Amino acid sequence: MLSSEDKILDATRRCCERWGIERVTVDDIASEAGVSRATLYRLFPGGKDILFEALRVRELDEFFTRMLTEIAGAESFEDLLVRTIVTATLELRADQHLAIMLATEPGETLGQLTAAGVPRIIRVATTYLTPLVTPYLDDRQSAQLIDVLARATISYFLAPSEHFDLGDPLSAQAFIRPLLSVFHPHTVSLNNSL
Amino acid sequence: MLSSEDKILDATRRCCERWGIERVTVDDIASEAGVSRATLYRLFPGGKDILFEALRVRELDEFFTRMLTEIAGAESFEDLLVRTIVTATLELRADQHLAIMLATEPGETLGQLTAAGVPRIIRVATTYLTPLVTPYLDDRQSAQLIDVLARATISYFLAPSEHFDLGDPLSAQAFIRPLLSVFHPHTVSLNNSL
DNA sequence: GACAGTGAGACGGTTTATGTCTTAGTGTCT
DNA sequence: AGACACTAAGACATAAACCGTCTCACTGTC
Repeated sequence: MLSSEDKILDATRRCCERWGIERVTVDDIASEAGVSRATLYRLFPGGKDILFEALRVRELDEFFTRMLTEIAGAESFEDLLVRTIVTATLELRADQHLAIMLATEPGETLGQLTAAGVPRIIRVATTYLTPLVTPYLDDRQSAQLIDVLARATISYFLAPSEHFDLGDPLSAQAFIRPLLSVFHPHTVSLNNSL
Repeated sequence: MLSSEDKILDATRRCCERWGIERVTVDDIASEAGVSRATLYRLFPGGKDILFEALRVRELDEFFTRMLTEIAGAESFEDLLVRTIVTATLELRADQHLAIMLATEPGETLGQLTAAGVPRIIRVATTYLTPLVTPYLDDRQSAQLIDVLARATISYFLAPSEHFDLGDPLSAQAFIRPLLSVFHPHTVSLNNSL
């Protein structure tokens, strides 16, 4: 049995796919969730804005949770980074909800991926990924690297390049190599052959 | 250069694909059409309802106009009927707008295809097709036949059967044969072998 | 029986949409 | 030039929808 919170957030997702972010009303979401308006406001005081905010937080958490299971077995620093951006890229490409929102509400969705939403994305990415990176880098370097990789992954997802395909491990490796020498020069100092 | 009417109806179609029939506003349609609200109300007095009504009329007209060119060269009564239902079926299947509306507004769209909208469909179908059928049947029989075929075409489009594929000429022929003996017994009286 | 969680729905305030109307601008025809 | 048809822009009052809050009654649990 799903919690009321989850039922409401699921309904929010379905509704904004169906009617668009501006067009959706709280009543739509409540009845789609099979929940009264009173309950919705009790669980998410503030209405629509807080609701979308909570939805974005949840989806971001789910995104990185799924990702962690995929990149768990990394055998080296390079392997870890490659798996990270490949997995993230493939997951972005497979995201049905994201595809719909990009098609129907490009403005808002792009904003969440490239401008307004970026700080949150970086923050959550840092929270989830730092523990995996700290064996190789200090905290400051970890944060910088995750920042760069997150932005790159998003950019290459939104606007594929003819030079790199970050969904392909080999291409991702070629992309990662030169970064490695910057962030972790001790182990791969002379390998930056792009 | 499109007339303002056509620009508005085109905009109506795009808007109700995007936002759904209930959610669309007259302002949306007017600005999508690049036309002022005043103009819209002058050309379509009554607002949204009249607009959708006019759109349905136009699409139905276009549907049968396109169809007439396809079934023009029929060489026999049977050939005419087969071409009619095959062409109609293929056209329905290829209709992007219809597919979107069926996916996003199934209630309203199905209503237009099966209940509320059927009388109009039958009426328009009769208007367009009767001239082609009258060489073979009297008016009353023509109307009855068109009524039956229209309903059958819609039903087999919405719910494909394992016995007939009305998009396939041979299968459509097998479907038509027994009807022929009912409606036009003079020429094919002993051919009703299903 | 206390209690937490919920559905139904009333309420006042605000926003949005509607349909009508006026005004001013544009291009065409005579 | 002047009459004409058509239009965009937007003001306006009315109507509808939505919002956020609140109360009350119901249900299951401890």
